[in-house]
Amino acid sequence: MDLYSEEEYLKILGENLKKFREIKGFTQSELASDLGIEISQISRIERGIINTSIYNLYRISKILDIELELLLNLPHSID
Amino acid sequence: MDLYSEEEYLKILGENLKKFREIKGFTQSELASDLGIEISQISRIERGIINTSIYNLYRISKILDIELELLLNLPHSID
DNA sequence: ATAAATATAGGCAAATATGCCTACTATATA
DNA sequence: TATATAGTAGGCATATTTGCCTATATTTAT
Repeated sequence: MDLYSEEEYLKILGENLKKFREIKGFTQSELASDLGIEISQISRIERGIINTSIYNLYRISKILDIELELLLNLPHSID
Repeated sequence: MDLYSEEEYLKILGENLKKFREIKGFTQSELASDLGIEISQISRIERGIINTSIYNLYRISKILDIELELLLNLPHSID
């Protein structure tokens, strides 16, 4: 079994979030406001700086109206 | 759109983890040791006490050799 | 019933995430 | 140019998670 490093994983997650947020037409500010969290946190998640909690990601998926799996999907398997 | 509260969501997540951990034949201690985290954290996650990070859950899914979605699956939709 | 293994509970310090704030950069548009 | 919008960056205080530890409860097996 092989794993992405935390750094790699958070980078990919952030890129996914940015992609779907833009597809759904949200600014970071709008998403943060709907979630009731800080815009700086959205920025940090998208840049892969922080390892945010599962409940934040669950709520993000609900706000963006996408499956949570889409945020967690990795570009390719490394197993 | 309706959301599970943090309390409800973490409860369900913890129950899912406990179920699949036992199906896969891991004790909390073994899982913690494979992950390199504390057994007390596994206990807290399973009891829904803490809102753990996405990278922890990603690694748990890899150790248990299950899809991450299985841990995040909710028993029914409330949308 | 007893012993062993497993899980729960909680205190405490350290690490990390978050909220709040200001400043800076980049981009688009008038 | 300059004005507005969006995103990045980072400092600092607070909140939460995590690691380490000890103790207790629960389950399983003998």
